Amino acid sequence: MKTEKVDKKQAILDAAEKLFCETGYEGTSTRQISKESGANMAMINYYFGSKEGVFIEIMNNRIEGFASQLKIINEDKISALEKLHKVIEGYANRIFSNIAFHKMMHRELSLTQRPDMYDKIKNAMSRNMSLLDRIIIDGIEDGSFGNVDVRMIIATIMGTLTNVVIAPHKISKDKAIDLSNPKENKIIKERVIAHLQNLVTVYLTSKK
Amino acid sequence: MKTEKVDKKQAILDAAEKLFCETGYEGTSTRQISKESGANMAMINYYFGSKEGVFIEIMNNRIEGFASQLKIINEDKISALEKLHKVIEGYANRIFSNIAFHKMMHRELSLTQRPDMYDKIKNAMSRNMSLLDRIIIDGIEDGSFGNVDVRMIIATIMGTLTNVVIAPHKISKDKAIDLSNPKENKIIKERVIAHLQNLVTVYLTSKK
DNA sequence: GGAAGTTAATCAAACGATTGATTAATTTTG
DNA sequence: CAAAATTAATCAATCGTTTGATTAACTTCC
Repeated sequence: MKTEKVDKKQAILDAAEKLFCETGYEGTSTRQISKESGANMAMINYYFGSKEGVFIEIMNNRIEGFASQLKIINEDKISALEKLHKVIEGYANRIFSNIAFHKMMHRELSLTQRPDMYDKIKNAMSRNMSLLDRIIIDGIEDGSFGNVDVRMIIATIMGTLTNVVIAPHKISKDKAIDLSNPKENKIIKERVIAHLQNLVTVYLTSKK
Repeated sequence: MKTEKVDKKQAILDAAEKLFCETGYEGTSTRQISKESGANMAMINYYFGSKEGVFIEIMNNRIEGFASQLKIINEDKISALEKLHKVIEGYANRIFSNIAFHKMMHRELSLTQRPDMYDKIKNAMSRNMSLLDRIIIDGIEDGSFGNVDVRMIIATIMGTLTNVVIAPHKISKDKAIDLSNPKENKIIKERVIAHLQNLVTVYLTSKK
């Protein structure tokens, strides 16, 4: 007989993440989290100390997974342009398979009321930006790329990806894109990857 | 003696917009709005019916101002590329002089809990997207531009602008960009305009 | 090996504080 | 004086958190 041991602690984290993504931090009550997770209300404070404790734990877990992924790319013995293509692909894959969380992260980024969380997200993003920074500068120095505004290129890469998953896009008249549909998700993801790779190739190698 | 007639109704709108931008809709209480505006709490309901009424009025006022600006551009007798440059400039100017509101709009866009507001914002953005759409397609058809992924170009233009004003950017080590400083705001705005105009020029005319 | 002790997990109920909203009375205005 | 604007006081509802009690699963000890 299967014991069906669903860890209540994890259930709370899962429910809270879902609700925070959908209705925001202040828009989600501990009672909702309790109901959605099947755990008693007191368990939230028992395990995490507070509602904010739950939020912090979610963000920490996610951001940890973020950091430990892209660092290998820069050590490959490939050209700057190929590195850039790989980073775009890796970044797109991460965002497109965690859209709800990515939205939540951006929402938190636009608020001034949790400065510590803002800093944490900022630092996590900074790591990605530094990596991009290094690759592009290396490319400029070794003559692969023309002399461009590095920070703005980074804003374009990250901004394009974020815009595609957050802003509403129509696929045709009256038919909006649904990224929660795996098929559409894959199609759009590959489309934005192709677009960005093409864009940086043309732009960065145009004025050598 | 100056009568100092500060309309209470407008004072509420101003205070509420400031607070909604800073701490979000659910994160702002009617008592905060009351205190910040100097109006009695009951005045909020007296004038706007409810807290949400205040929010809707703010969004409606702003979005109205949004729509009535860009439509003339497309009638100018200039090339598709020049139109595109103008739109980038106009869009950047609007965003950079309404950063707080732009953040609030994007925050609202990432929530699912106020569908009517979501639709309103979506429609307002759609107008801008349609304009861009038209210009780029015209350019492709008259041979000015190569055959590109139009929707993705739009995502790049809008995404880049949004990323610059929302995501944290460093100007140097330990020194973050402060867009509320008019001087820095102007410098960064002109930098992103130059970048985007350059980018679309190079990219769109590269594979004719 | 079984009674006694210890622990983490879970619960219903209640806590004080705060929420958005409303009332009824008062002041200001035209 | 009537209408509009403004006020303090109050409302029920909900908020995040805490409480004291109970359960079930292990240890410890004789």
